[in-house]
Amino acid sequence: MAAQAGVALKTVSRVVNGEPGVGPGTLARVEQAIIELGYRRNESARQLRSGRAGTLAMVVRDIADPFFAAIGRAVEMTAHRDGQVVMIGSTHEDPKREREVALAFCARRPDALILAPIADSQDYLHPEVEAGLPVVAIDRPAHGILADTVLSDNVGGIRAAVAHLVSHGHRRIGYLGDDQMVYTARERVVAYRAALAEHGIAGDEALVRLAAPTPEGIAHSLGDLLGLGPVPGGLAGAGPVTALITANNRITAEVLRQLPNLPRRTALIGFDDLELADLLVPGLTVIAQDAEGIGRAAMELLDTRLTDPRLPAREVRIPTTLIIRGSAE
Amino acid sequence: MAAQAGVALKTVSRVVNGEPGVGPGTLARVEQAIIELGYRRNESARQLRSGRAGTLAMVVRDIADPFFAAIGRAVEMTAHRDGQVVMIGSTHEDPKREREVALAFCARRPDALILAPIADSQDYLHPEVEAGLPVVAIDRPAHGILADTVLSDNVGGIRAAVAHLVSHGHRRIGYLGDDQMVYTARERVVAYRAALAEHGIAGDEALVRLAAPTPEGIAHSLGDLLGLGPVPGGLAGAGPVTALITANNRITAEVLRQLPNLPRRTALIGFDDLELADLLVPGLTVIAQDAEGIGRAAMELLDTRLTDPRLPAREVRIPTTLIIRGSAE
DNA sequence: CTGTTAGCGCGTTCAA
DNA sequence: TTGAACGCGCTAACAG
Repeated sequence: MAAQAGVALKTVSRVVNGEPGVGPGTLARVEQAIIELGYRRNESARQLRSGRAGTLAMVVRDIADPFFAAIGRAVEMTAHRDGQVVMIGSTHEDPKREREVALAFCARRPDALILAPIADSQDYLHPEVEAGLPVVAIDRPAHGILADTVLSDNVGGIRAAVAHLVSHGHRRIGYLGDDQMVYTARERVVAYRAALAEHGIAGDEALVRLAAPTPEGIAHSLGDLLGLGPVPGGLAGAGPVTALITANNRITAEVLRQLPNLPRRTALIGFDDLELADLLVPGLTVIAQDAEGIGRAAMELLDTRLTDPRLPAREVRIPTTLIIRGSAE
Repeated sequence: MAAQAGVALKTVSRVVNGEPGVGPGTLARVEQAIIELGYRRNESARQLRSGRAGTLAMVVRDIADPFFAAIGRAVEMTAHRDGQVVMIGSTHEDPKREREVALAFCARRPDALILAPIADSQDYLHPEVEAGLPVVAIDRPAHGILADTVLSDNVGGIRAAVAHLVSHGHRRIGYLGDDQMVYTARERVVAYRAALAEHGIAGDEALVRLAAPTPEGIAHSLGDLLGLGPVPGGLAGAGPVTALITANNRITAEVLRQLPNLPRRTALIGFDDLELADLLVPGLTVIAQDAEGIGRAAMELLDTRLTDPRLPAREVRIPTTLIIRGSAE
């Protein structure tokens, strides 16, 4: 310890923390010693003693997914401004891994946890929440614990997409959605059905495909909806769809890869923006989520909860934007 | 403390760590108490005592940049396997911020630091390195400290790109590079000149533009190189380029946005792969970096250094891949 | 203005 | 098989 350099322990602490009450002579001596010994305060020890961590934990599906990477970026920006650092980890859609990663983070006693839930329940976090850990769920709600929630306005996004297609004369609008285990997938397909009804279009479940996006599955669905290949029934009378909504970026990307091989030009709107989407011909019209807004909203919820830890669970919806680029005319 | 539930302090420690030497009766009682009280071991306190952190720090230009996000993903996968968590932060190309973020991480005493340098020197890390912190520089070398380094094979990538263009008959190959302050930008343009020479093509510096990528700057450069607009001199005699190499993804994206507005079809190869690059028409031929390989190599360097901390500084080059999609015929 | 004492939650050492 | 004491590096609460 730098106390070797003249003075006593606590004085070093004072200098390091910029506390008042240190004589100019001692201050200079201590600073000198700090430089010479390359002293750096140990934040872990400080945390152990003082209680505050200066650390935020964030668990998402995949830190390389552009959506979550953008949320992480916004969170890190705010955290850095407040002098906090961010621990981040991926679940890779594995409930067991969500639990492992979240608990590994909690063992470091972060100030808060931001979590994109994938497991059915987050009750494994009960002791932590009970002990005062603020949790914010993003993208999907958490279950089994008290947590604030930040979600995209899935309903508004789908409504805008359907309205746009209808205004361009489309009435047979197909829908490729994800596995209904996924919360957002459920919200979105419900919104699709409701939006059709709003425009007086009778829903035709033969136009709706809901499954985890595999290339084969999507090829099959596209063949059906566009009226190619062997039609298993249902579409024969009404004819193929003229427009398609793809309910997340994985589905959209796969459809884009397969569409050029298909004869008919079909209108397309994807949920989630994609890099270079404006450079496709025609440009891809998308429902864009506001990742930065989600990240910032999460930080704001944490901020207010810091002020009053006994707040009830709150839910924030972040607006989506329909970006019109031409693929849905 | 769970010692309330029958036994004494140390026994709890033994149970939590799975150490032998606990009677079955006490073990059951302690486990019961652990569940009831929701006890979780405090990893920070453990670290303070034992020295090992179980934490990795990673500082990159931007965690939302697909290249660094993919590296982070690979790092996090390996770290999780080894029971470590990852702190991550962005420099946003600000040397001051690099220093702030890196030192904030170091204050938490991580087991290692992975850093994409942006400042001219990392000598601010001298005390940490002296104290035994292993540092791995990625994307660019570090300066002023001992650090292992993982770099992409920029030279090989550019050579392959030039060879591909030459084999398709191109001899007037333009080059849009980044600001020469950037290490990779310097390596790449040198490789471009060398590759041309290998093919017996006299370099023409009028075909080379090196500047931070702004839309205006790139529009200006494109106008020059493609023989449009007012030619300030130099190109008049030799005519426009027939092919273009764009030296990073930001330049590539901006060129792609502007190219459709230009009359001539120009061959194009970009450094860095882009999402949806295969869906453009024609598909974009790129020099792809192996982000996952970079992340894994960094972790391997750390692993070996853990075994022998007194290793000299090592440098690893990760191969790049020319992905041919049609834009460079 | 400066120093002393105590203890954050844990693991290590040694004794019971 | 179990426990008491000590210290990791730091800060809070008091002295001097």
